[in-house]
Amino acid sequence: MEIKLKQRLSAEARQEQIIQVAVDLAGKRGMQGVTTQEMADAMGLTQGAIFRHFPTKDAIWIAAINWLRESLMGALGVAVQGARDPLDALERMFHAHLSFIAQYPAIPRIVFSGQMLDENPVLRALVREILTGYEARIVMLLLQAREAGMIRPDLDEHGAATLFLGMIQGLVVQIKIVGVDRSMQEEARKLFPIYLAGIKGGVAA
Amino acid sequence: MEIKLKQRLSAEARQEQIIQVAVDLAGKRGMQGVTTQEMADAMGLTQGAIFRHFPTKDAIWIAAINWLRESLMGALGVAVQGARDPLDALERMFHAHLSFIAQYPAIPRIVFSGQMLDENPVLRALVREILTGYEARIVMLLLQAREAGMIRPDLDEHGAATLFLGMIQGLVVQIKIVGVDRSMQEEARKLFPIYLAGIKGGVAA
DNA sequence: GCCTTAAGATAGTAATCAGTCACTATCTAA
DNA sequence: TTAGATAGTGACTGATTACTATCTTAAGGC
Repeated sequence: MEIKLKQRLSAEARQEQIIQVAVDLAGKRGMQGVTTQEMADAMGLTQGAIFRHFPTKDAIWIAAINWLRESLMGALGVAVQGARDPLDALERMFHAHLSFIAQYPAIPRIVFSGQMLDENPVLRALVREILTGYEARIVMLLLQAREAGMIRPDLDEHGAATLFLGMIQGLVVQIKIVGVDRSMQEEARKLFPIYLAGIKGGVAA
Repeated sequence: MEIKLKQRLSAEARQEQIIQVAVDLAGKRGMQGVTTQEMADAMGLTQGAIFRHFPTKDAIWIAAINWLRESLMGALGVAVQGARDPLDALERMFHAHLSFIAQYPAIPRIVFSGQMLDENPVLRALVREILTGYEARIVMLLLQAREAGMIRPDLDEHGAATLFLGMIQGLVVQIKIVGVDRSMQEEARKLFPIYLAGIKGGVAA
């Protein structure tokens, strides 16, 4: 976060800055723990000024989640480009997602933020939309891989997609809570082959 | 939660009740969202009375997490008894854990409660202890399975343990957020074979 | 160099929260 | 029956919160 001294910004620029600050702080403390005062402090602004740009705090989170969704989907789209085959695409998505989380830890914190998602149906719908969209993407790649004969034909693709997402979540928990010694990228490289073997099953590598 | 009319409890009994209520409410709203007022209401008590039995709110969470840890470990211990082999034990643990989460949803909510774990080092240490203990248990089973020649010898057991925990987390997210149509148990039965294939690798089933 | 406009400051409000404290009601044991 | 112990009450405090008036001042077009 850079410090701007007495610089008055346009409404549009300030809105974007607020979203960035919200994403940044949510990555450190989770949505629940971030106050508008903290956001204002991070920008060298008074707390009341925030509400000139957003009607409510929840509106900030909605904007922040939308920003994250678009950024993540963009990153995944770029990662998949130039993939040799569906399974290679899957692996690229996996690593791209982990890189994104390393850069924006707000993502897992929002997915697991419990109460807020329970109470605000708009936020809940947004997060669900991201997850279902992501799952559909994985299922599509798995179906392509099946057609290409790269994975076993009896594979439950929805289960395999859940396992894919779980693999990412498991890694996040290992890093965030257990504080594993190996880096996330390093750990990830050990995990993916196990997953691959799982979905390939009897098919020769 | 049952309603007790004007029944005065011993300090010990009331403490246990507070822990139960805390676990119950944390499963519904997450640790962060539960207030001492809500706890008191659930027991037909005034809010101030809580603090005759616990010095601080965090002390309640510490007691609640300890209770959950012992209960979970007990359930896992029972589940593993009578397992035919290490991999069977792993599968029993998997299903027992999911059953436990279905009964006490507080567990995943606490693991992912972000801010509180960041700010309270005692809580954080407790949760980490649970996770590392659990991971050690899985690694042990995997090593036994390797010795028995049931899984591929080059398997990274720590990665496989992370994937095991991620499988559970992925299922929880699917149910809680996406609200998958299939039941968790049903979904679980589709997931585990994929995991098994992943760790068996080239070894014949 | 004004003058309008909109970003921001200042100083609130009402609600909610954990934790305190003096007191009261109830239980138990002699 | 009574006296001591203690679970529970009720009213409170101080801190924090999202959000809102009203005033101030900087920026940009003319």
